[in-house]
Amino acid sequence: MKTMPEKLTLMYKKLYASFGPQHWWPGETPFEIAVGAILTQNTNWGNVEKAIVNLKDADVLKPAALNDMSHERLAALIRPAGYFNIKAKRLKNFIGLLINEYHGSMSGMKQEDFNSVRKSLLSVNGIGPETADSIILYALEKPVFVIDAYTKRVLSRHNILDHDASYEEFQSLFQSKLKEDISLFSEYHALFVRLAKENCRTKPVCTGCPLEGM
DNA sequence: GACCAGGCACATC
DNA sequence: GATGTGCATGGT
Repeated sequence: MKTMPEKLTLMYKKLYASFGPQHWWPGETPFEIAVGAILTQNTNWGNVEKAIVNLKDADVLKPAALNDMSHERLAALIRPAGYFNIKAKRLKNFIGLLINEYHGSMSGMKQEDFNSVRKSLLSVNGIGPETADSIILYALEKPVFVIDAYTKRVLSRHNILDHDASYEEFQSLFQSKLKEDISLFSEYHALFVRLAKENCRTKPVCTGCPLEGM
């Protein structure tokens, strides 16, 4: 019988052996990563990319430009990402925090300690635990394990945790059983997403799954 | 045409 | 605290 750290490490090794490094997050700057994290809420990444291209083409993928923009124009630009009205508000809320508390720069946010950044991100309407942790891990490069629907599905199917367990329960499982390591946390989460896109979408048990037999 | 996609807030019980 | 619902586009 394997211990939990062994199990989680083996799972990571199997995914990494099958898919290789994912080099996440797909974004060029910390600010772009944060914008992408908000836009991808319950949304296919391909649609998010279209929205980000629109922002880049309009030369407005920067805090001040988005802050000055009307709701209507921003919503129109991010339209392909879906939920465009609510996401336009969420982007504005995030940028409000960035400007008011961190001098409008992601590097200002990065200098803050982990606990206070997470707390202030979570205080923003429209930023929940997954979005906050994605920003903290991939844009601010601080070690936190990101939990998403895929992570919950894989772990519950492998009877490691109940699907209805809380975000914090899933997160503390990884964070207590694995070495605190930014590249490990980054790759592991990305590999769960890759696995889901690859073959574990609807079937309870996937044939040819890298995790088969675990 | 149905179903899904890297959530979150809010109403109601 | 648990459960249900609105938000919306684009690909399969």
